[in-house]
Amino acid sequence: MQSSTPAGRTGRPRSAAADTAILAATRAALVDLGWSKLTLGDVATRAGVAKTTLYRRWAGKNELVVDAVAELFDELRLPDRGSLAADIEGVVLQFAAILARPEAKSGLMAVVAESTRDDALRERIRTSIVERQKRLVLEGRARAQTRGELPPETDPAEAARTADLIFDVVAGAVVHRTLVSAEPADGEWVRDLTQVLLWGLASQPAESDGG
Amino acid sequence: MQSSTPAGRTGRPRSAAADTAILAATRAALVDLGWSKLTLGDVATRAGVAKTTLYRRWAGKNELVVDAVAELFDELRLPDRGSLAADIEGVVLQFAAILARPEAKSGLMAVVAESTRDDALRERIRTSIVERQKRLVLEGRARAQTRGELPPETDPAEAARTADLIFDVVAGAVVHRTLVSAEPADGEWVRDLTQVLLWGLASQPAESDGG
DNA sequence: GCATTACGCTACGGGTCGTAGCGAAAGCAC
DNA sequence: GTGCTTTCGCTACGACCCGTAGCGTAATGC
Repeated sequence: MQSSTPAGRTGRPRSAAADTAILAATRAALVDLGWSKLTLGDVATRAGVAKTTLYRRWAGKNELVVDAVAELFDELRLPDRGSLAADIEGVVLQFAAILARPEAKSGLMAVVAESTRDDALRERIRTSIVERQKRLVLEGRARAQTRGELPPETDPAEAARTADLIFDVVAGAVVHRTLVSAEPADGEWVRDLTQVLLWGLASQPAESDGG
Repeated sequence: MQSSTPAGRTGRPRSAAADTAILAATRAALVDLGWSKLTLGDVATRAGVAKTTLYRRWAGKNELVVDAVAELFDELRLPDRGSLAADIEGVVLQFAAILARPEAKSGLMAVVAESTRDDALRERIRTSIVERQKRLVLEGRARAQTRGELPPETDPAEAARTADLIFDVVAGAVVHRTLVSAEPADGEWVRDLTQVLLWGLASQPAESDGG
């Protein structure tokens, strides 16, 4: 979020209900209008607040949509399904379900596009959206190591590199499938993706044998 | 493109130079301003044409940027490097190099985001950008089959599904790495990605052993 | 009550949109 | 050359959205 009433503060506190209403109104506007036709005046009207109130809390459309979309990913969990394969399939299906929602589709890629020219925005996206997803990768690996499905890490740097790779592959594949190919990331597809991933990870860390 | 002087046509022909200038100006504006601050009036000025001329050829910002970005992918080739691994690494590095350019970064994801609410736009993106990339996957597989690196296809439907999966994984991973993680898809990363892919593809088509 | 901060509302200059209308330019048919 | 057709550059226009300033009011802590 952006402003949680600074504890030891005098004066009228900010309405927490307003934040909730604004973010919900933003998602509703994304569904109805999409990114480009979404206007802050319209969001304010939908939320039942004055336009000035909205501007006092968010710097602009980009920041507002990031926060509105970020809430969608709060529900992401890594349930223990007993095996690494099942864990991966479970979390990927959750991720796919979120991305299938129109407010996520139209909002997420738009702010990512804008973030290529705005470092502060990219950092905001990273901390409030991307980092939460990435954590699931690390948790999943740790759990698999506990189960004995994956060997313990030897080189920390190389382990981090692998985690980054896996994250980009999984998240990127689901996003591309959903938004570019415009086809559902359903159970069958996720099963295929998981299999490619697990087999691919079974390969030793390369390091040599170059082309 | 959008309009190539319809052969048997009377009247003053459209200036082909104007098309070129407009698309180049669009890319330049993407670099300088990004997607959201790009205005058609500014593009027209940069291209040295009247704003009305631009509107006579493109319906709006979305279509214009799609065409401008699509030209960036014209240079994508699949050079024969002798092995499937080398071929993959080569084409992925090309793809990464294009995505590293600021006009591609800011333009591509923006139109993809818009395409989630505009079927005609998605179709335009598909035919002029995505399909060209996908063809490389099919060519690469065919070449590997000729070399004997991959077995010939048995089930055509399953072969198509695998190609779609590979395409989403590769393109999605590179896009995610470049735009979301905001780190370069350099030689080392591409080597790791390729190894995961090749090992993953070595797995039999599943169908059983389900979670 | 008093200071302080948030809120709703109105109004504003500035910018972009997409289009209409006009005269001039560049082709083709004859 | 004379017409016909289409494109081009230019200007002007109403409509919309932006982001902010100003003001009076509401809600909290002291």
